[in-house]
Order: sequence, then C-alpha cells, then structure tokens
Amino acid sequence: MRSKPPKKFQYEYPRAALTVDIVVFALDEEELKVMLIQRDLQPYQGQWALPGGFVHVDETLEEAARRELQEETGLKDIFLEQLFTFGEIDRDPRERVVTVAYYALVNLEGHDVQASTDARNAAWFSLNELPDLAFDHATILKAAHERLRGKVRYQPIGFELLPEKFTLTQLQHMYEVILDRELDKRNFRKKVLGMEIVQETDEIEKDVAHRAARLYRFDEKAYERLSKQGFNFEI
Amino acid sequence: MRSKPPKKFQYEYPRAALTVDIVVFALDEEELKVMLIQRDLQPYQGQWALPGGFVHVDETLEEAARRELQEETGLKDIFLEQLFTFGEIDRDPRERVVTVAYYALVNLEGHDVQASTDARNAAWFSLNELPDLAFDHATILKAAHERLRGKVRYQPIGFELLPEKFTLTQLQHMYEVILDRELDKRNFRKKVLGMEIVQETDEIEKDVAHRAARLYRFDEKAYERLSKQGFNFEI
DNA sequence: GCAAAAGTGTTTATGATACACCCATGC
DNA sequence: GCATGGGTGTATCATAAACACTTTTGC
Repeated sequence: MRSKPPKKFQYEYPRAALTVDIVVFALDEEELKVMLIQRDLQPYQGQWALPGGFVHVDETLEEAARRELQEETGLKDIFLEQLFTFGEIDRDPRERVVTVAYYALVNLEGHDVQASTDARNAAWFSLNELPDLAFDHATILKAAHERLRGKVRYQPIGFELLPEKFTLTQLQHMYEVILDRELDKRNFRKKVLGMEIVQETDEIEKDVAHRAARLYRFDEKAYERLSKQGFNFEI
Repeated sequence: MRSKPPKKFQYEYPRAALTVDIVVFALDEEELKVMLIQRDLQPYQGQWALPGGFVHVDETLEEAARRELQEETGLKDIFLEQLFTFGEIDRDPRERVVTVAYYALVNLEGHDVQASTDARNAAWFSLNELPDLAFDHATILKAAHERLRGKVRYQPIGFELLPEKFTLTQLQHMYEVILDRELDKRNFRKKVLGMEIVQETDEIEKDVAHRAARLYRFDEKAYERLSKQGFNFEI
C-alpha cells in the first residue's frame, strides 16, 4: 500500500466531494442500451458503474462530464444534458460525495466507442439486463430513463440516438423503444412529416433485402422553431 | 477585523464549496412574486439575493434548502423541487462555489412570512420589478420561472400557490399569471372540472361585494393518478 | 413468385376554440 | 337598482385514432 499523499487544501468547514456521473443512452436494433464501466478500484471494485468522476476545481460541471466521458469511454461531441444532483448522505461509503448526474444520447454508428475504450472496462448493457450497479447508480439510471421518456413527449429530443440520415421506420422504432409501446405507422408518418421536423434526402437505404426506404435527416431549423414555443410532440 | 479561524479540514485536492439557493414563488392578487434577501455580508453586501447558503456535510441537499429557507425567511413545510445545479467557475468572486438551486411554491395566506422574518432583510418582489441580484441569481431566477411555466403545462403543479380552498376564478387567475396570457372562463372551467382535479366543497367565499363563488379544494388522489401517467394539462 | 418491409387515405371520435347572456349578492 | 363578478351551453374546427391494402425490391 502506497503512503498517503499530502493534504494541502484546507478549509474552515468540512466539504463534500463533488463528482459527475453520466448515463449514456444508445439505440440498438432492438432496444435502449446504456454504457457502464467496470470499476477497478475500491469501493465496489469489479462492479459496474456509470462513467463519471471528480469535478476539478477549474472546470465547469459540464466540462467535467465531457472530460470524464472522453477519458472513460472515448465519446466526445455528444448530446449532454444535466439530469439531477444526488446528495444523499451515505451514497458513497467513503465520505460525503455529491454527484451531478447528466444524461447523454449517442448514435452507435457515428461514434466509435470500442476503438477508444478498453473493452474490458466499458460495455453497453440493455436496460432490461442490468447488472448490480455501484453506489446509487441504479437510482440515477432510473431517473435518467424516466427523464428521457418524459422529455420525448414535449421536445423533439432523441434524434441524437440515430445516425445523421435515417428512415422513418428507424425513427418510429426509436419512439417505440423509448415510449415502450407500439405506434401506428401511418399516423406516425403523418404527424412527423406534418410538423416538418425531418427533411427528405434524395438517398435511400442500401443493402437491404427488401424495398429500400427513403432516408431523412433531422431539420435543425424546425427543431429550433418548435423547441422554443414549447410544442407538443405527443405521438 | 477578526482573526482568521483555523482551517482544520484538509483534502488532497482543492474542493468547491457547495451551496443551495431557493427561488420562492408566491401569488399576489395580481402577479407572481419572488422572495429575496438583502445581503448583509460581503460580497454583494446590501444587494438582493436568493435565500440560500452552504450545505452542511451531514445534511442532504433538500434538507439544506429547507433549513436555509426556514432560517432566512421563516417558511417551512412548503413545496420544494430541485431545479438545476449551477457550476460556472466564476459565479462567486471569492472562490469556486457550486450551487444546487431549488424552487418553492407557497401561498401567501397559509404561511406567515412576515412574522418570522426580519422585514429589513426579506421581501417579496414582483417579477417585473426586480432589483439587481447578487451572483448569478438573475440567471437562476430566470431558469426557475421558465421551469414553472413549462411544468405547469404537463403537470398539475401550482396549487401550492393557492390557499387550501379556492375559487375557480382564483385558479384561472393563477394560470393566467404563470402562462402570461388570458384564458376563456368557460373553457377553463370545462377543462378543470372535466379532469376531476378539484373537488367541490360546500363552502362559498365570504365578505365579497358580489355574488360569492363556490370554493374548491385540490383533489390529491386525482393529482396522483394523473401525475403518474404523464398527462396533458395544456389549457 | 415470394418474402419483407415501404408507402399511402379515409372515416370517426375526441378534444380545443370561440363566443354572450342571465344570475346572485352587497351596497 | 346597479355594479360586480359568478356561472352556464352550443356550434365549429382541428387534431388524434383506428384501420388494410398495394408497391417495390432482393433473393
């Protein structure tokens, strides 16, 4: 065991440690996945946990979240939004640790996670087959999932889970997975096309063993316009 | 100037200080008000600020918010919900301070604020006539207002701003103030009564110089039922 | 030619909006 | 009796929901 490092930073009152943790969602063919890291230090050594770590004193919370995400999973330039701050007193057995949780959405095609990640330490898990998680990370993950389900109803969020160009069937599938219910194809298309939130491209799917579907892209401008005036995305 | 206190608490890495700040909303006859405290210490001495203060190492974030609220304004047992955590690096000129912001809703009749408050230090301000605020509290206040406006659309929130028994006109007025637009009386009543979120009482208004209105109370059970299934309160 | 998914319209039901007058009460 | 806000209904319009078949393509 190595000797203890010096403790140079001194305060009049005790201070909680401050961390960030990130719930990274991605969309598989069939379901929502979340990225977990296997801990190689105590406490909870060997257990799976959300990516995250201590906030440096010279970086903002979001900067800390992005830095940890890149260090631990290789992911960068992704959609990231603050979720909630968890401050239960005993959530970390070592000492008082307050964590600011974020959630992130990525598309599996666009970001090469495996290449920059030690595969032994990071992996995607289906939300239905989660291992035991360290700390209160199961609680955080549940909160993130609920937020995503709730948010999708009144904001055009979620496109970050898809590749840049996608079929309407992919988009519908994404909503079905997030909302956990089936949607009617014709009504879904009417609604999505009607609110002009996607733009038709002149490309179609390739290498499929059936009629190839048209590809669409997300329309940034419509997004902006609709986001502001608190619109209704009930589908 | 007093001598510096001892700094007994020592850490390997520098730590941010952790505070809570609370945006307390109340409903006046005419408009939304927010409670501010006049600071009697540096920095920003004499300026108005949100109630709040440092989180003790042995209390949760919500406990800290409730404690500060009671100490500074006398308010207790009120609706309180976490808003957002602000971690910009220079938001406090002294050192790195991360603050977990909450917002609260109170009804002016039910809670005697003045009695337990040093009137020189705490006061209600109209949202349209705010003084310059200390720190980044103007940003926090704006975020709280937006959250309230957004939340009211899809959750039956806001009843905390009214007394236990209220008239439908008071309820409508509350929504008009929060949403900042006029609502049609007949349509409003149809909608509110239709979703069975309020219960008729057998009491009526007193001491009014016109026909007395029936009093209603908020229906907890309907609230629970509707809250869960993410319902739509667009009015 | 068949398997597999793409693509497309109409009808019905429900909820949102617009709108104006009589009623009860206190003074 | 008049001023003040309380209380009520209907017609129209817009959006949501339900529902099935033809088309295209690869194999």
